[in-house]
Parts: sequence; structure tokens; C-alpha cells
Amino acid sequence: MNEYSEKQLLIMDTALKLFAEKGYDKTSIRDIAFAADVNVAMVSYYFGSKDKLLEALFSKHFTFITNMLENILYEKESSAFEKVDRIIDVFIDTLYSRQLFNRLMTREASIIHDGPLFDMILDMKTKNRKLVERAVKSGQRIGVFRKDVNVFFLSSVLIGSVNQLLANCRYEAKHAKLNDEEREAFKKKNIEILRKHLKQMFTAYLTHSNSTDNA
Amino acid sequence: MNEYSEKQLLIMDTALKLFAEKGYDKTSIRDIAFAADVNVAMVSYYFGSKDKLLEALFSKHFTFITNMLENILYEKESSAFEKVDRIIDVFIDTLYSRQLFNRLMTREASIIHDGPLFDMILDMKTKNRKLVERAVKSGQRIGVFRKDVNVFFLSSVLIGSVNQLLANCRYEAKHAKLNDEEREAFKKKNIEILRKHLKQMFTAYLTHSNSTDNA
DNA sequence: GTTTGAATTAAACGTTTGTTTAATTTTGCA
DNA sequence: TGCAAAATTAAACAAACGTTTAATTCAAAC
Repeated sequence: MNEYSEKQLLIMDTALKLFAEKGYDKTSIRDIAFAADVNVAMVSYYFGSKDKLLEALFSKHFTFITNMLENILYEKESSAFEKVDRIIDVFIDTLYSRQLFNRLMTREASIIHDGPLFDMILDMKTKNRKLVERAVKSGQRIGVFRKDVNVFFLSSVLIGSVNQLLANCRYEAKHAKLNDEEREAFKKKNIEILRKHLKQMFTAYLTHSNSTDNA
Repeated sequence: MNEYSEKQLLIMDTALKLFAEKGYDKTSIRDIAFAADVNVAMVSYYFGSKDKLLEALFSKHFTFITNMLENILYEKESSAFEKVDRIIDVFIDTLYSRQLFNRLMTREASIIHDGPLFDMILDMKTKNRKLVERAVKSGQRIGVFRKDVNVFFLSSVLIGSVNQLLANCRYEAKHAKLNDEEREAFKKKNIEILRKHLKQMFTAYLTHSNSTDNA
């Protein structure tokens, strides 16, 4: 199913980069063709249309990411705390290593109302929540986590923080006029801070007995 | 400076709604004109161009939001914990009450590389951080907050969480086929959960003594 | 070497876009 | 009422867009 020729992959990679940096709508097929050094007609020839190219991009990265998430889901971990740490690592590493796709997806997600892309994104959001839920429940079962944790809240914090921090880094890097190398180093540095503090924050929150239980 | 006629405000409000829901690029001037029941030429006549209309929208909402943030900055609060609670309230309420603009801004922010919009967004991000920083430092001064708090991290968590939760709510609401009223009630419910748990989480994190100080 | 189908190309197509024009209507003021 | 400026309109404009066409090149099989 997902077997693309080298030329198709070249087009997809080039398109992903341009879509992420300039936006889907502001990237013309001619832009992609020029950057990938292929003829304009090749996109329609291989993918059918610009929309289908976007769909192909989503499918490709979704199968990779959701597969990874599902594998984690069936891992055996020794403690609930390790589970939480592991999940934070997986989310951060995935969002960081697939920054371009993640940027494109988040952007498109905010204006999509239905169709195959909507279904894919909804499916991924559900899987994200399942993963967080599993870790939380295992900690609750053995009594080390508080009982009134809200998973919808937690997964929003997790994903939202990473994306927001990466966006902030891009802005700071541009403001400080960092070059590509410096910017990536800056991102990496802040991602590691995020990782460390997010783990601390989640642990503190999950083990903290709720002081306003009756609210 | 910011004095617009009723017709100009009508165009701006209509444009904001369409930009937020369909995206800036996918909304044509004809779409706006039709929805606002004005002639297509009126947009260029009043604002100069579509880009300038977007700039006007940004200016309008930015002056409001940044003014509000700066006012908070000089408020007197009794305790550091109250300061944190207050800031969380302000961010949540602002992001929630200006959902449409916030959605538009976040979306455009991810593909803007320079220009007046870039400067405005950067300015707002800086102000956000200043606000968080002030609350954290006041708690550190009197010794109730830990010393190694990272403000860049905290502000990312705060803004990122709210936006991500609202985006998740939109998806859930569409999946559950809620109508407009039900969707807003669903959002409101989850925002209140977010508010409560975010305050707990921040407090737990800020007062939690760091167990890996030497890391 | 010929044939067959895929790959590649330059050119053209029709549509939509943001914007402008030029004419007309409305408004506010003397 | 008369007049000048502002507001509003329908029509037209050029440019950019995604896509298609029709011709040509390429590669592999026989």
C-alpha cells in the first residue's frame, strides 16, 4: 500500500517541507515541482491532485506514528512512574522528530471539518488519550496516583506544551537571528528542559492529593 | 487610530469568523463580501487589500489583549499563589473569549517569517512570558516556590494547553455531532476542568522541591 | 530492432483570485 | 436646492492557480 517510488518520495518530502514552512495553500504545485526539480504535471500524474498529495502525506506519517503509539501501548513497564516518563518521552520524541509533519497537521487540523483527514486526526487524538489513560490508570490501581485525574486535560497539556514550545522557539530563533544550526540547537536545548520539567510537573500533579475534592 | 465605522466593523467581524473557520487563504474576498452583504470592492476601499484587512484584525485584537495583559502586570495581589491563580484565569478567559482570533493567530503564526504580524506575535509572546515570570519570581522571593522554575516552559504549557484543549473539544464535538449550543457547553465544561486542574498542577509543580537538582 | 507501456515534457485550458475602474448613488453641508 | 465628498455598485482586469492535453522520450520485454 505505502510503496512509493524514489521520485514519489522526493515529491512528498519536498511538498512536506514547503507545506510546513509556507502553508498548504500558499504552496503552489509549481513551487513543489521547482524545488523537487520535476515537471509540474508529475504531481497530478503520480498523486491525482494537490489534495490527494496532502492525503498521501497524512497517510504516510499517520501509519508510522500510530503504529509507534500502539506498540508503546502494549509495552510492559515496571512502575506507573516509569510509564508516565516513557509516555512523555515518546510524545516529545515523536513530535520533535516529525516537526514538519506535525506543524502541517496542526495547522490543517484547525480548519478541517470532515473528510478523510478529519477522521485520521480524530483517530490519532483518541489514540493519544488512550495512551495517557493507560498510564494514569495503572498508577491509580496501585494507589500512587490521585483518583480524580482528567485524561482529556492531561493529553491536552502534553501535546499542547510541546507544540507551543516549538513554536515559541521558532519565533525566538528568528528574533535572535540564529542560523539553521543554532536554531535547532536552541530547540533541542529547550525540548530537554521541557522533558525534564514536564516529568516533574506530571509526577507532582499525579501524586498530589487534591485539596479541593468537594469542589 | 482604532476608530472604525459600523460597516468596517461588520466586515472585520465577518472576516474574522470566516478566517478562523475556513482559514485565511481559503476565504476569498467574495466570501467575506457575500457573508457581510456588502460589495466586493468595499474591502479594498476600506482596508486597501486582503493582507491589510488581516493586519487591521491583528492590530485591533492585539491592542485589546496586550492592554489587558499589561493591566494585570501592575495589579497588586496578596499572595504568590493568588498571583498564579489570577494569571491562569486571565489567560484562559482571554483565549476562550477571543477563540476566533486566537485560532486565526495561532494558525498564521506557524507560517509567518517576518513583517508586522511577526513583530506583533513576538511582542505578545514576550509579554506573556513577562507576566508568568513576575508571578513566579514573587513566589520565589518569599521562598514558597522552588528556585529552578523555567518560565519559557511554564508559559508554553499554559498557552499550549488551552489551545490544544479547545482544538480537541472542536474535534470531539464534531465527532459527537453536537450542535452549536451543545458544543459551546462542552467547551465551557472542559475549560473549567482545565482551569481547576491547571491551577492544581502549577501549584504542585511550583512548590514541589526538585528531586533531581544536580541533573 | 521493434513494440508496448510508463515516464516526462511544454503548452494550453478554464477557473478563481485580489484588485481596479468608471459610473452611479448617497450623504452632509452651505 | 445645489454641490462636493464619500459610499456603493457592476464590470472588467491581469495574474496565479490546479489540472489536462498531446506529443515525445525512455525503458524493458520479446
